[in-house]
This record gives sequence, structure tokens and C-alpha cells, in this order.
Amino acid sequence: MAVRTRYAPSPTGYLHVGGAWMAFFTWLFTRHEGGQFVLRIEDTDRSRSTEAFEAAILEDLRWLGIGWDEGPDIGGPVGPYRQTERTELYRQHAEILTARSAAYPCYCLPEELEADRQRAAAEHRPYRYSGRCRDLTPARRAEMEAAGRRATLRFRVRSSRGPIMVDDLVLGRVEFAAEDLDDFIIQRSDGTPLYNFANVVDDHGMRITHITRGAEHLSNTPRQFLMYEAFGWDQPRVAHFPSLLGVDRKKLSKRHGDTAVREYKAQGYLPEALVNFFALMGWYPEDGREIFSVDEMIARFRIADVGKSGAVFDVQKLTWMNGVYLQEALRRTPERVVDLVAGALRDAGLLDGDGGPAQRAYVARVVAIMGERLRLPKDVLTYGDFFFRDDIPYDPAAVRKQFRGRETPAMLERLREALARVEPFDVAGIEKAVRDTAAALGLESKDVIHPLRLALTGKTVGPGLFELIEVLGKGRVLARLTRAARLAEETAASGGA
RNA sequence: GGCCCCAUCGUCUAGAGGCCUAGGACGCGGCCCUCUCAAGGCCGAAACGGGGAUUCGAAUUCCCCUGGGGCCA
Repeated sequence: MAVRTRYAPSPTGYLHVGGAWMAFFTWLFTRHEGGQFVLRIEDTDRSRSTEAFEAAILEDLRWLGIGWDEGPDIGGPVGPYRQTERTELYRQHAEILTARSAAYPCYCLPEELEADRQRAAAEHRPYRYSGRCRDLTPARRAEMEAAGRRATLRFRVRSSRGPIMVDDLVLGRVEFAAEDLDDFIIQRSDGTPLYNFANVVDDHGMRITHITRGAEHLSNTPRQFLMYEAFGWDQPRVAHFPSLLGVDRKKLSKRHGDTAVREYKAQGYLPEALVNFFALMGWYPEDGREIFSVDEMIARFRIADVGKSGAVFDVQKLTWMNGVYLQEALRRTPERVVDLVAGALRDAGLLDGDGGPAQRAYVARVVAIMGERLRLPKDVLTYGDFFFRDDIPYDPAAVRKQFRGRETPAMLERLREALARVEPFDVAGIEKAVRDTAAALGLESKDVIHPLRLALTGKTVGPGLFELIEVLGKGRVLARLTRAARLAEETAASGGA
């Protein structure tokens, strides 16, 4: 039988990295098995669900490379794929359970239940539903209705039955005692279904063979199995993945900073890096390799190898991995890196809109000489902002160190003259001019290179000096040297302070 | 409160009784390379939560405790 799985997000926010991780593992497993992956939208919380969030979730999943075979946008044979369009199904199924007396109307008021709970706590015994409405006679029910009470629907758990076994693909066998389950509510008094119930109706209706979800749903599983039993349906296999944690080891949430996939996208993280990083949380391939393609992941992924303990989302490692993939992109599709870097520059206000092919070509030249330093597109700002602004800020500590000598202004002037004569203005000619000037002054190359770098870039880090001079162009280089010589003069005069 | 799950370096993890002097990766520190930084190469610090039991032998099996997480309320 073909494997069928689903990912069922609620459109109450953007796609969360925890959700994306879950979706990715489910998708990997499904592709490995050659099965079908269904996308279902759990939008029963109407007050918080929006169409915009739904569209955003679909978009982010696609961006990650996670595609589905059936879903709200493309339809499929077992639709509809939004819970709000399935309310009639839930109502019908609730009726079936009621007719079989597997479920019964419960007229208890919230206040009454709360009182029961308080009493149990006061007497130091575990709270159980009193069973007050379990066996109401039809006459008694009519009385309640007449009194204006609206019933919830409770599922009847026969505590005489044996324990419920859950054979989880990740966690192994877990046993639950029926008497601990208690009669649980499957439909609110307003007629809307509860999560557990709607889930069962949908998963069965969509012929899902393998349910994958977060470990927080493990306790729901025996209740769901009981419902499958009551309907006379075959139970699906289940796999509960561990939770994603924040650095404080609590379940990852908004408090932990960026949790939405699109926030990472906006920062220039590559989808292939994100997905490779996801793979390594909770699962490792046999040979311990860390960088591999999606096709390799699909080939190697085995659900039984998924770990049981929660994993902390470590942005540092993600960023390292992004660097690995950015380098690969640089080799294979450099124009893609150019786009990302241009985006980072625009975000920083260092590039105007779309400056056309000339601007693009310039960014491409910058990327060509410093791309290997990037782990994130925004790293261009720390290594090469001076390519995109003339009012370069000078690193004060570096100025104190490099410009304190009385002979520095003269040295910068000599370099300016030498560079002015370089023609054509290319790396070879530039390097020769700089080294010859150093020799003529009786200095080692590095003694002129460091001040020169500072003069032109304002900083002590960056791409190769001769390369950056070529890209900057003669005009700007000469202008900056003039300005830097003045700064060096002031610095030397003030004793380097 | 009841029930359930989990537990190896700071983090992701390898480890399914002797191969463990507990391995790899990120991060961190040092050295090399070098015009700087990054990258790269080499080296280093860094973990089996605690206690029992089983066994000739336990990170690995069992029990208890502790800690963390979750579900129901």
C-alpha cells in the first residue's frame, strides 16, 4: 500500500522553523517511500486564521523545495483540503458516534466541571469526569434541553477495556491505561469539532497511512486510536518527532528571536542550507557526513533513525552551513549571489533601487573578489561597504595605529603619485607600483600596505588590496588618498591620540 | 495534581556490553599560511545528570532519584 502523509498547519502566522522542520521530515520520509504528501489547512480557529497567512505558508514551503501532491491550491481526490470546508463531515461523523452510543451529549456547565476539579484537588485525588451525563435517559436529556442547556459531545471511554498500545515509529511502544483517559469532549456546545476529533475524521478521510507530528501530540494518540476503533477504521502508523527548542531548552517560540522561515529568507539564508541544517536536527546519516543534497537525504532518510530527544535550533551552525552553500552558489551560479548581495546593500541603504546592468556588473566585480569571505549576504557590509560609499567611516583604533607616524602623509602622497601613473589600472600594475614605492622608501611591502588599506577602506579587514584598488578605480583611489593624507597629518600632529 | 516522553562536550550528534584513552561537526583558543580579514591546514580545551542492580566487563541492559519537556485538567 502506498504511503500517504500530511502536513497540517494552522494559518495563524507565518511558517515557523519548527513547522518547516516537521514538514520537511514528513516530506523526506514520503519521498523516500515514493508516497503521496498532502497539505491540509487547519483553519478552524477563524478568529486567528487568515488567507494571507495560508498563502504565505504555501509560498515558504515551496521556497524550501517542499512540494505537495494534494492541497488546498491544487485540489485532489479527497478534498476539500481546508477544515472550514469540511464542517459537514465532522457533523456527520459526530452523529455516527452518537448513534452508536460511542459518544453522548454532556450538559455539564463549565462552572460545574470546575467545581468538580476543585473538589478533586482539595481531596488530593486525580480529577476524573464525574460521569454525570454518561447515562442520561431520553427524558432527562429533554429536560436539560428545555432548560436551555446546550450539550457538548463526549466520547465514551470504556475503562474496562485493556490498555491502548501505541507503536510509534520514533519512540517505540508506549502503553496508556484506559482508565487514565477519561471521557473526553469531541464537539463543543456550539457544534464545532475539537482538534483531536477533526484530525481523526480528516486523516481517515484523506486516507493518511502515516501520521507524523510533534511529540506534544503523543498523549492525544490513544484517544484518537479509540475513535478509529469506534468507527471501525484501521489505525494509521504514527511517528512523533521531538520538539525544536530554543537556547534555553524551552520549546522554540517567538521569544527566541527569529522563528519564521521568511525572516531567514529575508536575511539571505539559502533554502538548501536551511533544509540541510534541518536534516541534521534529530537525524544523522550513517557516515556522519554533514553536507549533502536533498536527493541524498531522500535516499538515506529513515524514520527509525530519528532521535527521541528535543534539539536546540543553533543559528551559529546554520550560519556556518549557509556559508558553505553560499560558496557553492558562488561557483555554480554567481549571479544568484550577486542578487543576494545587492539585496543586502539595498537594505543597508548603500545601493539605489535597481541601478541597471552597470550597477549589477559592479556588484558582480565586488562579489568576485570578496565572495569567498561571505557566510551571509550582509557580510558584504563588514568587508566591503567602502565600495558603495565615499564617506567611509574610519576605524578609530586602526587610525591611531597606522596614521600616527609623521612620515605617513608623505608616504600616502608618494603612493598617490605612483598609482596616478599606473596605466592600464590593473592588478599587476597596481601591485608593482605599490611594492616599488615601498622599496624606494626603504620599507617592507606590508608597512605601506596596511596604511594604504586603511586609507582606502577605513578598515583593517577586507579583500586583497590590489584587487580592491582595481575595482575601486583610479579616480576614487586618488581622491581617497588625498583625504586620508590629511587625516594622517592631523593624527600625527595630535600625537596619535 | 494524574498520565506520558526525553537525558553523551556550550550546541547538533556518533555510540545498540568489550573496537571508548568516548568519535565527528558548529562555536571557542593556539599555531601555520598570508598585505589584513575570511577561507584552508595542524593542534588544543570541552560531555556519558546522580545512585543502586545485572555482568568478568556498562555511555550502552534493568530499577530508583533528579532534571527538562508535553498532554489532560
